[in-house]
Amino acid sequence: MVNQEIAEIFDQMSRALAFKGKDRFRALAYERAAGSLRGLDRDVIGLAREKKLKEIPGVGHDLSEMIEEYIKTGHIRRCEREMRAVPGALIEMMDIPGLGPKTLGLLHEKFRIKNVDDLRRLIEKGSLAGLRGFGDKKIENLRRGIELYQSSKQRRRLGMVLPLAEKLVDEARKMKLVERADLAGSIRRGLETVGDIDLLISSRKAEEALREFIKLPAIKRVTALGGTRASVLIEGNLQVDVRAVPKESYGAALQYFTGSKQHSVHLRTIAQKRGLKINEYGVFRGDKRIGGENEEDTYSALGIKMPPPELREDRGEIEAATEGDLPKLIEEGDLRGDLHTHTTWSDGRSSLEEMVEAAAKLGLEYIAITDHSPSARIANGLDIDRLERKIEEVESLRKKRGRRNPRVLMGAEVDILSNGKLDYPDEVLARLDVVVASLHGAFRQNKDRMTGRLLDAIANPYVHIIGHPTTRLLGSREPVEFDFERVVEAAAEAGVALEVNGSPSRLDLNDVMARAASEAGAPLAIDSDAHSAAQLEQTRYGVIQARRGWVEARLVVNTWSWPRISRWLRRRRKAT
DNA sequence: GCCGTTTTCGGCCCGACTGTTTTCAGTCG
Repeated sequence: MVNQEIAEIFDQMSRALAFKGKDRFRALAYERAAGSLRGLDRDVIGLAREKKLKEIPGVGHDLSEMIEEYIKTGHIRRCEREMRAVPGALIEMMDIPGLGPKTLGLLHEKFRIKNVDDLRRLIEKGSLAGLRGFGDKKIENLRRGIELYQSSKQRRRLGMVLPLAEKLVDEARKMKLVERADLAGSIRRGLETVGDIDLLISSRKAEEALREFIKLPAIKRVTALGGTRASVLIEGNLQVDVRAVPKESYGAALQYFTGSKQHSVHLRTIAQKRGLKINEYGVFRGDKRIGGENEEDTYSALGIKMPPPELREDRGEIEAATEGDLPKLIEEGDLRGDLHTHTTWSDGRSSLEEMVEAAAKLGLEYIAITDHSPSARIANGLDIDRLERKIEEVESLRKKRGRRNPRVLMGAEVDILSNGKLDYPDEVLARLDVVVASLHGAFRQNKDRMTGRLLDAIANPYVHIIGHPTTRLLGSREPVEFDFERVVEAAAEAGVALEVNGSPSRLDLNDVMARAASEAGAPLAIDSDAHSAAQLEQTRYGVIQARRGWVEARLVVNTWSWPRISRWLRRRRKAT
């Protein structure tokens, strides 16, 4: 998406400016604009056409011209000129912990280093020793920083980190010196990937509590320890930052450390305008604390309602909270069923019966079993003969279970073939309760063909859901290119649901797209895409992403009661 | 570079920790 490409350029530009060290506020301006672009739920191309680019927060005269230039030419000459002066690898090196623009600038100037290897050689040869400002510890920290950077460059998926983080919170809550403990930071906001775990505790003896915390068995190494803060590494070199604050500041600290940075900056400017000051210790009028023990009163002291953590990206939630206009976000408990699951019939690891039993334990009212269609050969897709036999098994299971929940729906995840046709003929689709249509191959067709395939699938009256619409895999496959606005429009028109796939490596649609879809009135389905019984709980991550996308339950089809969703499942078939 | 019921110029969020300093700069979140 063009938005992301431009955001990337602005980010690089910001870091290049920080490296040059001339005007940090200019660097900040680029950073802010990049953040706005990332969270935008509309394509900048459309905004440019309507001359509305300046409505994007942080985008003014110059940056709007740059965006226009990029749309026209694919380049931004001013940025390219500025960035040419800074080797690209240097900009990346700012990700090394402990290495910021100043140190990097100094090393570049003195030793002409161009990349990580240069820096490592410098350290190994001992060339840094004796340099002003470079003591033994700083050099050792740089060496470790490089190590850490290379072993954990990639951000981890939320689905991998969240369970570990929740275990740590539990451990912390068990500690005698700890009164309260909560996750903060990006993990609390539910970002699809996170770089570290932020943990907040309250204690009357902060320093002691931290000293006790760092002794937990999960902690492998301590990288920093002070009176209010500790940084440690747990398994997989995952960094955990723990802060300890007194009880009366807990809410303010939770707000502060949850962020996002942009959200907090916005809050502080509001505080300033009202003659208040907000920091991690509370909200203050002069020296008097007027809020901060709980998160709600921290916000209400500023005169606004508390937005759920998932919304705190400065994407309009502060304005909405000020006007008392926050959405009522979907919650995990709103889900009544799962419409996309696999079994041993195709590439799942649990049997049909095991899946249904697990769904019963989770309290689901209905579950669709949607194994792959024949083109998905590696996934052991079902040809029509095997599909027939599976239908029989589903029917006998239904008889056996009687009226116990969940209702078992016969379904399939059907490939959308390269020509836009579906992988089963219509008369076969007609026998299925639930049809999820998904792209599984031929991802590199041009944008028009891709759009066409999705529109064809939506037009098919037997299709209920478009599965993982962009097919992206976090950290390994880019989303396919298609005209998202047209697809959303068609889905809204036809009443076909777009999936928010809960698999931690997919999360597809993502937050921003889910928001655009729901604003356009397209139905959504939050599914697990489970390939084993345990994975049925993956819908949790789908819900988190949907919440980040401002999604309310009413648009999510699998929050609907059985009578309602069964009408929806059959509605386009009555005519045929 | 952005932005404005205190401002179209002059601000731009705030504090902790570390390491190397003898009073503070750099980094981080």
